[in-house]
Amino acid sequence: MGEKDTGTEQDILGAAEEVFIKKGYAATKTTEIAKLAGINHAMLHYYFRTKENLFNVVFQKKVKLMADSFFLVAQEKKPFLEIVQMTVERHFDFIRGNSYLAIFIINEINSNEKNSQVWRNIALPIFKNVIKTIDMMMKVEISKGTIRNIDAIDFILNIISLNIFVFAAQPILKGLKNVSEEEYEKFLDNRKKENVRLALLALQP
Amino acid sequence: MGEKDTGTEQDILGAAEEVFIKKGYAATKTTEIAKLAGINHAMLHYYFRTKENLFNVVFQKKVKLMADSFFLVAQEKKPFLEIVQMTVERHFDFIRGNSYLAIFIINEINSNEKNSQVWRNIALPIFKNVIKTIDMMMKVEISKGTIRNIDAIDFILNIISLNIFVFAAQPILKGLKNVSEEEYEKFLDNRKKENVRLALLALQP
DNA sequence: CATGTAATTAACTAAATTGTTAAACAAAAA
DNA sequence: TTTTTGTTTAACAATTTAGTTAATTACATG
Repeated sequence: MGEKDTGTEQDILGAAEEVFIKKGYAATKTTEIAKLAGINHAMLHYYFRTKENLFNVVFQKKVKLMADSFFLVAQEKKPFLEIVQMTVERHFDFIRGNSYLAIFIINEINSNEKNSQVWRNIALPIFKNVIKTIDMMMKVEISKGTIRNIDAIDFILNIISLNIFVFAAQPILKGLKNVSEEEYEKFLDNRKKENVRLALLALQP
Repeated sequence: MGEKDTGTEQDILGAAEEVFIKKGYAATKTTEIAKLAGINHAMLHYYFRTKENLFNVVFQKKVKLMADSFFLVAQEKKPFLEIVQMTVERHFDFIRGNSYLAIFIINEINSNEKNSQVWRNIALPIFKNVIKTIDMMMKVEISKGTIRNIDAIDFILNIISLNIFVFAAQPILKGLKNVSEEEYEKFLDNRKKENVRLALLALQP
């Protein structure tokens, strides 16, 4: 044990992540990964045996990353509405920094039952836990009358929907707004505020 | 002129829509389309010459459908907030009836610049027009003080985000809720109401 | 019915793509 | 140094897939 990953293995993985996430499984050619990693393409098979194998390594890693990205905050001892704000903002920032990730995962889950299974095994437990935590916090607030009686899943779904879609539809939006990179970033900043606002509004009694 | 489409041509198109939308361009094999259409696969090339050609026909048709799905309502002479409600509901119903469509289009746009171009040519003009109409109506309401000063694009983006994501993430949600088909449909009905509510809330002064 | 045109089929080609293998090479252990 | 083990390479094999073609059938028109 303790075998540290070789340089080449990491190179392959890094390149695979990049190409798979950008193009999806079907459109990705192993030769392209090899080329990007700067290695002979036999090496790819030497380390990972098959394309599917390599994909699974990448996919599982990314599913975990995605699942963890949500609601790490829930622990902190702050007022609930402040926690909500922080959570939305952090999630938004994460998606912003990984703008291809969400659509990649959603797409692979939609187009392959095996990937759905991977999601269920890795992400679902994490998510269920998150929902449980949020749900408990919400129940307290509801009983205090500070927020309205809304289902935790619906609440979380609002946030994820609003945060992810801006980036999933990025090419569309850029075509629509047709502004400079700088101004587009400002639009995103504003979008983050909007999403926080809406998430909080949705809780109003 | 006036050549009505032959039966086979329609069969191919129908099958192509089904497979392309479900699997995306790269994962689709022309042989599968031919098989589903119940024809010799040479016919596919006879009528459409290339896979790309066939895809473009499908894609353009669907992009137009998607673009038109939004805000056909804007004409009617009703109070603004009622128009908003109807619009959100109709859009939700459309997405519900075409649940693979949105993610298909988003994905193809993200993974191919040519498809981005198609979107720009077909959907953008329609969308810009819709935004203009909404924007005008909103400006009137804003001056009356009935809604807050919010950008039309942001407002529309809220609606589309909320409506589309539930269906894009359908396999995830079904795994999460893990209820009967019937109960899941009820969840969606409730979701529609929630989205209307949120869209209206976002407008509150 | 004859003749020309369009639709259909089966067999084929060319290229791409995943995966294998045997041999060369490098590095560490004996 | 020799041996052993793991890494890398180039060449190859097998399969899949888009696209073609030439021959056949169906169909309409004179």
